Amino acid sequence: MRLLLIHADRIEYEVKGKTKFAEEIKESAKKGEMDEVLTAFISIESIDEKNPEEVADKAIDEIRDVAQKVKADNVMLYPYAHLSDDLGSPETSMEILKNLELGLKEEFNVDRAPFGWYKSFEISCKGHPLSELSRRITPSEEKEKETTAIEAEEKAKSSFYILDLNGDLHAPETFNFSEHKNLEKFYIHEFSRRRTSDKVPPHVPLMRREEIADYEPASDPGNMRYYPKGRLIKSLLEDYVLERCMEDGAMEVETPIMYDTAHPALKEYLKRFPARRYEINSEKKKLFLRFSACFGQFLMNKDMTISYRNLPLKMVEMTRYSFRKEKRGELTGLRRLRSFTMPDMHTICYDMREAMEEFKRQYRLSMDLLDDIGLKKEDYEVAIRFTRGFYDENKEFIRELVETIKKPVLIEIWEERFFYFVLKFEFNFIDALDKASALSTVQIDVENAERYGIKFVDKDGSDKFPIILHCSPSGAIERVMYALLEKGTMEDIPTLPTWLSPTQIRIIPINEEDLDYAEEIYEKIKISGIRGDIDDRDETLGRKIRDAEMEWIPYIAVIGDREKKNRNLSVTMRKKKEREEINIGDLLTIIKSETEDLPMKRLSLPYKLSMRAKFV
RNA sequence: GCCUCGAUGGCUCAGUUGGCAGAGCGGCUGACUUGUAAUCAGCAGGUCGAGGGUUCAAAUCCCUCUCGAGGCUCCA
Repeated sequence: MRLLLIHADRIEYEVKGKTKFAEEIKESAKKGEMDEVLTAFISIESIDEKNPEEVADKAIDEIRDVAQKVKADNVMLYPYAHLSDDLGSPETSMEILKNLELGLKEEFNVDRAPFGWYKSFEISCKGHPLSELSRRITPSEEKEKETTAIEAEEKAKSSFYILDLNGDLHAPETFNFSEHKNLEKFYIHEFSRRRTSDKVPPHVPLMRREEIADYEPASDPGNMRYYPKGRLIKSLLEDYVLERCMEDGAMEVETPIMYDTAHPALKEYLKRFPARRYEINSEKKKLFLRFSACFGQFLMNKDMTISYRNLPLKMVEMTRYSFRKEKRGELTGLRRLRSFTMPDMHTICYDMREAMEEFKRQYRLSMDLLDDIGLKKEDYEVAIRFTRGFYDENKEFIRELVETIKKPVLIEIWEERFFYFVLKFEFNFIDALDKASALSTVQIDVENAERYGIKFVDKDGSDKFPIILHCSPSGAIERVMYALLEKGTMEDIPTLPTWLSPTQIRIIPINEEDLDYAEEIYEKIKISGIRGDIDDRDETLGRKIRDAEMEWIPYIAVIGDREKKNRNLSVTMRKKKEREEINIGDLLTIIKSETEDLPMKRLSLPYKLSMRAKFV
């Protein structure tokens, strides 16, 4: 509905003739006039047909609101088709107009000009700032779409338990959390889903100060910019996670980031994230941006010829990006974004038995991979969620998962399956403000093979539907960065794993004359593929050390006359919290052993600090 | 979407009762040549988010709008 609101000293009208939609009116309604009046010119549009009652209610609120502000006691409702080029049906329009009249009658003197007549009118607008306003009112868009997923979730009755190392299931209320503080925080986070904290998460100022990532005001909220250091860390993580998946047998693929909303196979799946899509209106199609690589890979799988001999069959994509239009207030720093980079791996399995084997394997893979990234099992809590039916048949299997992580886990049991999976786990990071967010996750999907028509040929030549695993072994890469930064803020001496440190060795010459030696050392570092840089700025030693410490640089090498003479370095080892006299060869060996088998990339900034511009 | 808070130099922020727009950091220039977490001095830098109103006078009070942050909810 389009509204044009005019606060007028006076309006008067007179009907001149019928259109073919004209409503029946009494002789007395053929003329009308009002003084000190808020006149609402109204066009009802086709989109309003979706929910005429809601539109009428909203319009009543709007008109009432304005009328109160301008202190008008009289309201003239004036049907006026010329505000829109996409009009609703006359029937709906009449219905809405009558509702408006009824709804406003209690508080105002209301007159309604007849619908469907040619009319002449005269109006004198007051001309103050609020005297002319236009408004557009539309029915809330996602009303229908949302229902399925949300109703399903509400219907899904679930109960929480703690499963300990002995395989005993405890009610959380009676479980002794004293040795498992983080698990308790996680449970509270999951169960109560309610905490208030008006603090900015510590990683937010940190990501800016360290020139890692930042908000980009010119984009949509939740779309970040990454500075060279941030891009380097992110890129290393992306490479690493992808490499581990491929090592585990996954084939890397690439799929489109946008899809047609009208595609039949996608329709149902879209309900998973109701009202959370970024939409793009192309000429004829209504496209949406992917929120994972599921569609892309499933559509590819559907067209493949897959034999039982090819199973388990894995595909992976580092989705840069996946998009979810989260509500504005849900977005926070790097924890929750609207565009994010997520590794998405799918495994096509012969049957449930094979799916469970793979599930276990990917559970271990996720643990192992987070460990290399610098997130130890003390840093996250495990949730395993499944249906009652699955548990009754697979108690031992669940117990093994607990044994693998060697600590109690949170269990959620659903009375019935309400979505596409029967079993999932997540590793949840607990941050400095006691908030939990999911990192790694694997789900066993029993529904999508059939929905997408993904089949394999079995030994006997018959087509079968496989079971499909969804796996994000690290979770979103940005979220991994958030976890690393948050973890740092909880420690006395925060560190990043050496392989992820933007600068691995900082060389600090004491005097200008030491620059030659600094360059010589730098060359050796560079040749060995390690990231080193030189603080050649005209600053005091104390200042240079401080800046290096604030950057969490794992090895800070000071060189002066002494070191030059002894051909060695005075190195502050951040992790060991001590200083050592060491020669460059030995230092490189130490760093190599720490970064073995992990991705290496060159320095992302000029190696001389005097050459570096400031980003923040 | 709802609630709360905010927007002043590149960054972080101060600005009293409405009365000449400030500081620290960063930048630039110069001095200093330093031994393990901030050397000193000088200079430059502002349409106080936008529009309107009140007033002799608005960063400050009022209205509208825009943008941002946190929370609720949700998730990778």
